[in-house]
Amino acid sequence: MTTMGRGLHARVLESLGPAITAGEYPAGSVLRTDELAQLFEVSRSVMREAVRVLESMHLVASRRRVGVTVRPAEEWNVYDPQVIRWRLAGADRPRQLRSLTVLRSAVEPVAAGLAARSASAEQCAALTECALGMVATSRGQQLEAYLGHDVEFHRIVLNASGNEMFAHLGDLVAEVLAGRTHHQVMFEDPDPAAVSLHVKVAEAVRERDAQRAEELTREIAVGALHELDILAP
Amino acid sequence: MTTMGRGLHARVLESLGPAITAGEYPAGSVLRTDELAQLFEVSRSVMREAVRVLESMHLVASRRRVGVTVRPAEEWNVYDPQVIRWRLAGADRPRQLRSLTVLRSAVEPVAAGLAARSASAEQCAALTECALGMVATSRGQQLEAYLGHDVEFHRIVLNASGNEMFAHLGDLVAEVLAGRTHHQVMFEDPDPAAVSLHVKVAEAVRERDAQRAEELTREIAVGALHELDILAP
DNA sequence: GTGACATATAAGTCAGACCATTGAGCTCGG
DNA sequence: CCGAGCTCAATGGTCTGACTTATATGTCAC
Repeated sequence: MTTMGRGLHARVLESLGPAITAGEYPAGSVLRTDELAQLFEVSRSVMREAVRVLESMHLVASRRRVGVTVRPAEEWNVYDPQVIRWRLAGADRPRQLRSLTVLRSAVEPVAAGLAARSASAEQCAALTECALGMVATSRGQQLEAYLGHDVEFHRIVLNASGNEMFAHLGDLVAEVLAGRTHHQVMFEDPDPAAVSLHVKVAEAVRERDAQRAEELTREIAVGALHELDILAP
Repeated sequence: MTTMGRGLHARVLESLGPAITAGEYPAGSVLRTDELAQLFEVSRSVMREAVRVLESMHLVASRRRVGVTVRPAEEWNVYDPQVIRWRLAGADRPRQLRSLTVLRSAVEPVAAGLAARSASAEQCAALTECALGMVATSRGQQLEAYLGHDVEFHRIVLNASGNEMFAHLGDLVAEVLAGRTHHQVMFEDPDPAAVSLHVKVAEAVRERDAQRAEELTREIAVGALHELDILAP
């Protein structure tokens, strides 16, 4: 895990980042570098480095004679993996999961279509293997194993799309799926229909049927939206 | 334009960032903080802050006894606005524009569908106004004015979707559209069909026809993909 | 009230010292 | 000859204190 023993500034960030994204310091709040340094018991240099990172995430803005002001949430770099992790760990986790799921529902079908065109033989094989793994673990309280295959499945699709921007959403999807398994109501085994859809997507990609891969993935996405009570587009 | 007189560390970043994203320092290259500080004629503290920011973008990794090593491009935070700007300014701008356009083609139709459900009256009005502005400036070498309306149109759609992740892609879309107008072959007036589609999208959103708004926007996206010779999904 | 000026404040910058980690090379016993 | 373990040097990490710069705010003359 990210124990973050690596560097004082990282430890400060692991405290300050979540505090800000959680709204503990409301937008417009003014922090002073010196006070923060004392609060976290680190030198000014270390605190400055931490503030610089927060600034690069657009979480705060540093101005002379004023201090370090917290920026409104609309300006945050919400695609920064670290920011996403902090927000998922915070209070508005449900809200965040909804946003990310909607994003998934838009991106993954298109990614699957592209994957059907440009996936390598290895990727096709890996995809099929994952789908089979999902089938094998879809019954009998093997939620963790199932989750592993599920995450890997979607990661392969995104990578196989050949689009860099899509590929980078792999971690994001992993977080969403993990969140659903761990925090959502998922005491029972996964929906058999969803499992079946994954198998069919793997088939479609293997057979280079872009149209079908896209539509099947869209069905998976619709299912995910419904799980969160989001109206399907 | 971006004079970036705000802080020495920012000026260093404006040199180092583009250099790294342009591949001037290949993946695995080892830089040393002290050398960089001398090279840029700044103190070690300033250089450290710059390196911290690059590290938070996953452009480099800093390790003791080794130095600051450049990470492979696959690990960069490609959604960071600053990284996107640096890459768009660099040599692989065409490649970057393709990636971003594919992302647009996935996201914007879904965003339009959501906008049709949840756009406010003001947003509907602004959207219609933008569409009319596009019509008015679609003939007679008014490319810049047309671009302005186009950018605003798509920004409103993304904002009106009510999804935070979509809304944050506004700047990205603006960059893509600007890139198309300025760097692409676009000597002639915009495609009348595209203009018409925008007007229809505004109509569909105003009439709360999510299905139609999504499909029309998908047509716009297909057009954008064709302009870059990308196979439509 | 309005503009010019003074002042206080907090970030920005720098230089130098010392600490901590760790990769690489060396020693030595097997 | 080889590997385990040690030494050592190189590099980032941290701290301190002094100085600089920008600027919000208050003050005063008009």
